[in-house]
Amino acid sequence: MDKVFQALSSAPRRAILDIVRDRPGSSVGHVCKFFDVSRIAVMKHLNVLEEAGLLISEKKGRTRRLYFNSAPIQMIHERWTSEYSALWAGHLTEFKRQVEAKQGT
Amino acid sequence: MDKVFQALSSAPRRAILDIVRDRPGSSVGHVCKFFDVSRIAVMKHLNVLEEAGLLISEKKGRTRRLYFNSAPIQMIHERWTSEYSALWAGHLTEFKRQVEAKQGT
DNA sequence: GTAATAGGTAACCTATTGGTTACATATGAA
DNA sequence: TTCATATGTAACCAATAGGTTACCTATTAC
Repeated sequence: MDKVFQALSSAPRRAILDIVRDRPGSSVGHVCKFFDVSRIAVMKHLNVLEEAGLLISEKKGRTRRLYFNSAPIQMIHERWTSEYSALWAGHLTEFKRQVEAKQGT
Repeated sequence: MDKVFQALSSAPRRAILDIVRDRPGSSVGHVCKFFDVSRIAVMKHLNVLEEAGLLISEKKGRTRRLYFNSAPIQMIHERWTSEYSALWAGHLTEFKRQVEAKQGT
């Protein structure tokens, strides 16, 4: 979960997600066209996104095809709307119970 | 938005949000009781959360009272369910249009 | 086979993050 | 007033992030 938030905390990386979602199977070079930084910098972003599970890549010949994977976002979204909408409503969370158990409050 | 994601990308910080939500008006010292790191380290986390707008603090006497602010999370949640659920559905995003305009595609 | 192309790896640099200790400030209590 | 308490600030340090250039590898095209 940390990795997903971390990956999403960068605007260029969120932009990459949009690019790839818009054109599934995008190559590294295609993504690079949208940024002014070096290809290596873009590749590092791609790796961060892939490590977070937000991108999936498939090597086809000499090109790498990129695909957006919504699973981690959906997972967070669900956790979001369960855990945090509970927060908004002021309900107890599992964490709170753990904390209370630890503290003996 | 970057700051909110960045703030949420750390498990201890997410835990702090739960602690403060659970006990609105928590002091810095109270939050510290749940962690093994130094008070200063905790305060740095608190500052990150406050800069992201996820915490609001009010100085009362010599103690700082902390409050959870759900607004940034709600904002992201909305953007989430609009922008990213659109992504899941395969719709165009504003970013895509910008990108196409820039590229002339 | 040779050259151009697409991508990957290594080494390096700077800024940021996340932690520390030491010290300073302000307020509540005795 | 004096002391303990709660928080804040400064200076420092190691690890990570995000960028660079230079070079390597693999595949397609001629």
